Amino acid sequence: MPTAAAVRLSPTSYLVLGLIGLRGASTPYDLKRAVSRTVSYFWPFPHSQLYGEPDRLAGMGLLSRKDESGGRHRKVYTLTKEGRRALQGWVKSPPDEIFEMRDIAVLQLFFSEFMSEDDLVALALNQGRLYRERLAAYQSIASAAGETRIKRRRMASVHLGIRMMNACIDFWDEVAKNPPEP
Amino acid sequence: MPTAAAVRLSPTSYLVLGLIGLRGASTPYDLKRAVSRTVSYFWPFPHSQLYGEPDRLAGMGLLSRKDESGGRHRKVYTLTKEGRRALQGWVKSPPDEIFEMRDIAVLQLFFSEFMSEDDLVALALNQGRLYRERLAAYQSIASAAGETRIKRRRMASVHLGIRMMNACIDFWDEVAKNPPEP
DNA sequence: TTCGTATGGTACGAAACGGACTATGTCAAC
DNA sequence: GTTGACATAGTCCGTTTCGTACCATACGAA
Repeated sequence: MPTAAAVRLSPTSYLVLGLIGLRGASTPYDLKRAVSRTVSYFWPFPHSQLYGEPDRLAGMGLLSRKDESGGRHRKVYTLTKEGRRALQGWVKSPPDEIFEMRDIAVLQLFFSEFMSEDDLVALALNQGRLYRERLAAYQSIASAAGETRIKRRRMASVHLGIRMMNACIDFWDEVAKNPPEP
Repeated sequence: MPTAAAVRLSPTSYLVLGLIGLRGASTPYDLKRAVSRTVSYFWPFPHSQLYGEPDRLAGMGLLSRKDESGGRHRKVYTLTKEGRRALQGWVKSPPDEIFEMRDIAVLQLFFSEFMSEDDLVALALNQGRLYRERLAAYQSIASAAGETRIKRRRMASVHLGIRMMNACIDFWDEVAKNPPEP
């Protein structure tokens, strides 16, 4: 059996380990739904990877797999002791980089010398709307969490999301209100 | 000659058109340096693409190419009339999505139930440091721009960067000061 | 003439993407 | 108990991106 150290794990690998760690025994489909509600906001990737990746991790001894006996015979994965150790090792090593972002609207803003002021205002207003929608979504997650007993640490990321949305709303509102001259 | 409309252009394609539009005639290497100083902050991608992409765009008639006669015989690209039109069409269509981000530290925060409080504080302090460094870089760009006569629109994105850095600094400082219980 | 270094460019296997497509179970109605 | 509709669950595969190690060229200094 290849050891965990022999192969470089990607962030997505740790994401899978982490989610299974938090949720307990999970099928790929469980992960797919959990991802779309949670981590996809700060680590997006295609769901098709959630079908291959667990088997790779199982091959490395980080997950154990057993198949459901009835129904769809889905594959159910659980963290092994080594898997938990790998996960704990990873969370203890702070990354030496900040987030990476891709923002088409800012790209257009950077090239806004090729558009009219009206177009720039339209862009800004539209971004404002989109960020407000997302902010509302985050706020409803946060307030729903207040009622149920969701773990505080797991919720912390939502508060970062809220701050970021507010920063973006302020910025784009300012652009709309007072568009920079070319 | 295939028309521009026949092929779907990626954001990276528009980025190349846009940079050449702003800078005028450019070689791939010029673009590589310009990218690393500017747009890579909000649209990162490997520099190797800057060698293939211009030829693709030239094939579509959006760029014109001529080779330097002496020295390295580098390829020099200029925006054609069609290229400028494609760029202008693109900047006028506001995206219907907000930025996409990938943040390893937030991933670790989300899984922070697997770490001690000390480790969480260490993570937060480290992020705070990194964000402050980046903030300083953005501020020096902004203040350098105040002196030289850099276009206001081109600079606007830096101010968003500054707001984002501040939001992140505030968040991580708060985590460090008052780490959430598990 | 060579050497060192910054400049400039290439190549290519490995991952990631993404979205269309297929299959499976469940439950309600007949 | 058979049908059909719908939500669930999973697969497939061609296309793009990635990333980074490596190669090549110019040019000034010694």
